[in-house]
Amino acid sequence: MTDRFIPPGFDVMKFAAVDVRQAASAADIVYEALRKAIIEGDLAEGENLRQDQIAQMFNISRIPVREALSRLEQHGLITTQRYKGAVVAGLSVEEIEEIFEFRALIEAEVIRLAVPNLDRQTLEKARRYCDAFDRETDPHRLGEINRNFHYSLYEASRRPYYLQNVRSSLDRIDRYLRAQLTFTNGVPRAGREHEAILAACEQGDAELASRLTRDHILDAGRSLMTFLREQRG
Amino acid sequence: MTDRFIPPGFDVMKFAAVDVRQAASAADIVYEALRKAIIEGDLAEGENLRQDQIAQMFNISRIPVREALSRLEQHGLITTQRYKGAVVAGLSVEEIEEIFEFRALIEAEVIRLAVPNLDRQTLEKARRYCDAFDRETDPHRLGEINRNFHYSLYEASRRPYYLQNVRSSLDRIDRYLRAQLTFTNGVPRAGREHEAILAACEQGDAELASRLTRDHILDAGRSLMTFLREQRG
DNA sequence: CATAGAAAAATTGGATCCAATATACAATCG
DNA sequence: CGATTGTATATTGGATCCAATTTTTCTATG
Repeated sequence: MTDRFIPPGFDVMKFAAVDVRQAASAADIVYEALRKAIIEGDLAEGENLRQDQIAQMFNISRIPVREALSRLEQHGLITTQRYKGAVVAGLSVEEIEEIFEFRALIEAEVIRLAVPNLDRQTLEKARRYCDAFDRETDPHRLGEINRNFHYSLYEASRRPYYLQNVRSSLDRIDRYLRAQLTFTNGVPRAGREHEAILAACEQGDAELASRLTRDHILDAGRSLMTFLREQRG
Repeated sequence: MTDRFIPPGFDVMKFAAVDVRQAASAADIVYEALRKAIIEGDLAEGENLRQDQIAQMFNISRIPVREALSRLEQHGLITTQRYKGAVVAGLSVEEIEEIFEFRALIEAEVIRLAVPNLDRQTLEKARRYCDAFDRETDPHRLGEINRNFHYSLYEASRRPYYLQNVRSSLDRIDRYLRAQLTFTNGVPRAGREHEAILAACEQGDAELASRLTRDHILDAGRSLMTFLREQRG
């Protein structure tokens, strides 16, 4: 493998560490890179994604780029029109509200299923993420730590299909959450809510953890709505 | 458009009716055809999907076939291994159980959200599907009518993201449901449960409709489990 | 100068060809 | 005779080229 797959700002080694069993295809690499760029908000909504331009960034042909774009479309991160190309998907306020509603439903269920399976090690890991969240200021890392905190608990549910849907729905709205964290200061509140969720988990109270998770997501959704409404006018 | 895109058993017009705004690409057509074949059980789990073979069936090159396969993999309908090819995904009993649990959760919520929006026209349409289900004997058409019955009610929820997830999760297990309907006779029971759900909707009782939908899905899941356990040994 | 229409450029969708890898099978060695 | 290695074949991943379509630019005309 030469350096031809390494565009500026993409950490190949990080990806390789995720899946050592088999080398990633070019399409995999492009997919992961674009997904990351979209959910972190580095690619603004509505931005054109030209196949040729992306191919040149990675020093590959358009074939794997098209495959990556096709996958991104399936996940709702971009929209494409025949012969016109792909743009980063923009979500209406109604669509964002619906996704928060959906997340509240399934993540509340996932945490309920997870609590009985939580062991000390997992709780300690979650505690570290929870503390790190309070100390962090960089919005990208905040988003990452937020994910890790919730996922570390959710994984104990042993429900891979649920988790896949959690990830997919969070992917769609993550950039809006991060934008909000950058401009407003919702971090202290989110931190307190994380603290309460973790406490409920430590006490083995599945119903409480579930209710708090639900409220945590709906709170974040509501404050994002007010932020977006004034931002969009 | 010549007839070169029409393999035996694929209804192009049905697809065209779905999206008249723009002609379907070859990849779209292959994707829909394979999706249909998998969810209806015409392609058995574990079956190899050779790119070249599929391309010849449609008289196209392998490029759009690969795009279709990539999309199918994103939806969990096939699994692929680099340089080894794709096979129709098989689900373990645990995976099937998890998907039924997931469906029960979100479909119960969807029907709860739908009930307040149901109008007479929609209820009449659902009634027709409900009656047609009882009279039908062909398992493929039963599967189709079952979908239509539930969807006709769900659509009133006005939650496109929920509905997308309903469809995606049902896609994964539909072939097992249809196999069960073919071999056992769960139709009368399912018919009675549809009747009860529809009655609750007609009375505007969202909570009851939600509870009945949840039970309907969990019942179907349980009876499928016992069927699969004895079938698989 | 504004605008309709045509030509040119840009862009995507698809076909064909080549490279990389896996599988099947025969030849070889213990 | 069984295991192993080498070779041929099959199959997938990717590059390059061509066709279809859209977008842009240029030009003629009022």
